[in-house]
Amino acid sequence: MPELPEVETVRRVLEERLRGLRITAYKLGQPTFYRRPPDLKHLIGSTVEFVRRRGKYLVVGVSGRRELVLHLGMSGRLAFGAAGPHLRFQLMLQGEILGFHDARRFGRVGCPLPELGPEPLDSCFDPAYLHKALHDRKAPIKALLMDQRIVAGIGNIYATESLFQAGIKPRRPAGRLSKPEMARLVKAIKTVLRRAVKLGGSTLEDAAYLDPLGRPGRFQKRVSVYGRSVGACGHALKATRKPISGRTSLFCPICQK
DNA sequence: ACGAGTACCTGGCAGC
DNA sequence: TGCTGCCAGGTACTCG
Repeated sequence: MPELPEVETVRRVLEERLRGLRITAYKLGQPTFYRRPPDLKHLIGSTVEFVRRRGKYLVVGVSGRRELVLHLGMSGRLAFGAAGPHLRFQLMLQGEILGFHDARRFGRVGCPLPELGPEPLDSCFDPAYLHKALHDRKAPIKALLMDQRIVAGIGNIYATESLFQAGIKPRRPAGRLSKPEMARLVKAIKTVLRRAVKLGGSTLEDAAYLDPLGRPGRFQKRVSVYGRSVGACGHALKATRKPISGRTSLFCPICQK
């Protein structure tokens, strides 16, 4: 389940490895993967100039101001070389092949970049912004943290961790958070994400996230709540009875108010 | 406009 | 042992 820290880790590897290489061809896998098979002919012959990240999206910028947008979905994985299971897409470059593997097929290649909220690690994502975005909303805070139009790049793992860190129950109506709580939440999100980026993201037991060089993340060892039965606080964790945004949610009934 | 719910998809695992 | 069925979740969709 790649979220911001995992995608950022992938971005760094790709930029290092692909920058300056010319795209020579591409190959689409089974058509069932694509809602509409993307036409990427215009990329052929251009050179990779940078790889940027926007939320959970990867954007490969090539010469001539063209771009290739990728989304890893929840099981998508990029790897060098054409070998591997569930190969959906291949990008051939000078002396390099980038393969997109995706068992669950939630990933996207060549899609448009949608409208997204601010990057959580940008300075414009601050308590004033969050207050403005949430003060009139009644949905659970966790659902809105995972809403990519409010803030980009946060999914179940990092929403869960951030809310624990900030001491806020995931079901709380977003608009009822106090200003100090919003400030705490912003701080928690930034702290959790920075730390996760530093550790190369999270590789959970079932969802085998690996970077394009096959390396796992190390943040899972530092997780406080997600996937645990006892929190970092030492208390037994609880799962919300009803899912939030269709997702199960773990929290500490003592530390989170 | 908002909030809730569901479809998409398949590997892995619990339970029988 | 082998089967069934449920769960995981990012995004896009529908419905009220």
